[in-house]
Amino acid sequence: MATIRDVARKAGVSVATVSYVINEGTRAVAPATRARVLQAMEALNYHPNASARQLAKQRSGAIGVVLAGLQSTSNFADAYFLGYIHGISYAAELYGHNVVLLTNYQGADKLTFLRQTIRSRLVDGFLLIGSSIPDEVVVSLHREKCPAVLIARRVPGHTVCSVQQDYFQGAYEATHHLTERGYRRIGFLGQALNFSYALERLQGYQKALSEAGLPYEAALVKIPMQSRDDPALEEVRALLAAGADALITDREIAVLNHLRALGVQVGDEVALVGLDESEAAAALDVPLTTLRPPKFALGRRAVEMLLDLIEGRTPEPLEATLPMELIVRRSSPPRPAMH
Amino acid sequence: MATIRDVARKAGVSVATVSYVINEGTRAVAPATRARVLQAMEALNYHPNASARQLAKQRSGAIGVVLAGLQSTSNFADAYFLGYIHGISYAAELYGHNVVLLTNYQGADKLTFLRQTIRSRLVDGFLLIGSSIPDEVVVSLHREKCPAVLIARRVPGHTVCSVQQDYFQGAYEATHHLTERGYRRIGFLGQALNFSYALERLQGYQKALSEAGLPYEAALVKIPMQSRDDPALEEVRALLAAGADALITDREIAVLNHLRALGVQVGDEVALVGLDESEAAAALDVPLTTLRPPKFALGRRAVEMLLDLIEGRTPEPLEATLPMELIVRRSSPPRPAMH
DNA sequence: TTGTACGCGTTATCAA
DNA sequence: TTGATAACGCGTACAA
Repeated sequence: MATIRDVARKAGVSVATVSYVINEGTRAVAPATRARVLQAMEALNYHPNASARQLAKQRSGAIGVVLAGLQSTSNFADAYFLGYIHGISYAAELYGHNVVLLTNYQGADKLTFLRQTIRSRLVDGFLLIGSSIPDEVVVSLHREKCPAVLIARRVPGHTVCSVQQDYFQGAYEATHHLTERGYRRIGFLGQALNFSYALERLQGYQKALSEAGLPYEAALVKIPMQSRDDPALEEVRALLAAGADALITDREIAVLNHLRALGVQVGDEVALVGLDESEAAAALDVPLTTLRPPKFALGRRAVEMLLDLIEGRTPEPLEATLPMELIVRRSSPPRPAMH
Repeated sequence: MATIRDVARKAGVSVATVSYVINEGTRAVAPATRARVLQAMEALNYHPNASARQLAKQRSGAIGVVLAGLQSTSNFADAYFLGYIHGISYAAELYGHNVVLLTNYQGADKLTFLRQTIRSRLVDGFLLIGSSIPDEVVVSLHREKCPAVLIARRVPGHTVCSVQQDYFQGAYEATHHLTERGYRRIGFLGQALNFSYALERLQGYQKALSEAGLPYEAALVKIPMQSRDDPALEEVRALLAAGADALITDREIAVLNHLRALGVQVGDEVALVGLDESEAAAALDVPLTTLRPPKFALGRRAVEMLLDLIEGRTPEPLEATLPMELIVRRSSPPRPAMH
């Protein structure tokens, strides 16, 4: 394999000059010299050795993507993180970086694993997707000035670089959409408020209600005291009994099934809007109106922030929030004039 | 940052000795020396520089995963390749390699892009998922002895390393499942035979029929002359008219919709088995019996074959085929005794 | 059993 | 504008 020295010899210049030709802009090179060098590179089919460049630069030029369920397999089953990866790989290429997938199936201690990865300069920084890296680990990395950006997550009490969808705006849009379409009794099935996004959603819902001049009715809101997976059938039944003509929930599939089990025609009798776009939402026999998280944009933004950190700049803002988009489908038609 | 020299100095040995301690097994090191070295590494919080290792080894220790729609976005929308990635990342970690995502959104010439990537030693070899890299490019790489393994694909007329699901066995299992459950008139909706898998599926179907003592009836088989996306409603209607009590197809969602449009109760009146597991198959209101491609296993096997190639071994066999698994769901119940 | 020296590309320095 | 050189950090063939 041809080396930079071979090229230099062939072009009759020094290795430095060849290097400055390769790395345009570092030092001016006379056009004639430059042409000779390029020609020599071509003739020798020369390609700079990536490892040598990384070594000399003290940079790997790579971004490490740490997948949520580091050692579990579950995250590969549902593809929630694919959209992020798309944005990440797109932006990484745009800015001349590579993307390395970091897994830890072996289950090594997470902090040790990440520290080792960054210290060995395998990657220049991390993108942490999802929630499987404990807060303490994130905080430790942050303290050690390890470049890292959290995706779809924050660490309460610490200002760690992160990108996140706008839960407040999303719930607001969803609710607003329903009030605009004539719904008056909008039920809300939320999560326990120990996660910040649960509260933000509730507040978005409240704001849209009050803007529409609708009262906030406790009977129309179901929020569990403790985190749970899906809402219970009973909760849905109670909302219907309270006269709900529409439901908003982040567990749209489960609620849809509950509604079916209760014999309710979704869309015709009761509108349903999902806050947490499940991939299947569009393919169901009643396509669901849902929020779409801006995953591509989040991934892209996360890369930009990470590159800022890597280059020693401070991203602005440190915690980025991007708006969600409401995808209107058949589960929330304009409300018939009377019921 | 501590270097290998610092460690050597601290431990009172040469850098070579430190290196041989790090790379266990390369050369024997006296236990006492070894202990001193390890202690020095610990004390200095030393981590070998990945780039320097790669450079010295003339190996990147990384596998490049070339995603199908290199510059399109579509592949990120449907997650068909995620299962492969899972198997790939699992096996890569197992064998001490990294996974680099290779995209080419910018749309550089594919062959140039791949050649450059391999020659720069950014990765030691490629895994090519899906079909967006043209056959000629694959053949060129193969001729240039570039380590590469095709996933879910072959190049007709050339023996390029590849892994693939067993379409024949899959269609056989699917058909056999139906004959065993008492179905006698099994309709087959296939693809144009210019793709090898289309023929293999048809043959699997035929074998299962003949094993069950059922005749092959042309009226029960719909194969278009030219490739098309989804089967037409008319094709489904014709199969029903021919008395089909079950349907087998690789476009299960489309056929399901057609059956619905024709007012047929899937499962109760006509069984439906899919050959090309769509992610949604399980979530539908009539969960579909489908084949599950062994994506994890294929990804893993592909890595093993690629590492063989990288190490100069010859994978055996060069074209690997892994069995599919039939997931029985509600769309193919045991057939009622009479119709 | 251990040490020495070389190779890779970038970049800073000094000289021409 | 260009050249010469050294350092960066590791693995490993070869010498001792």
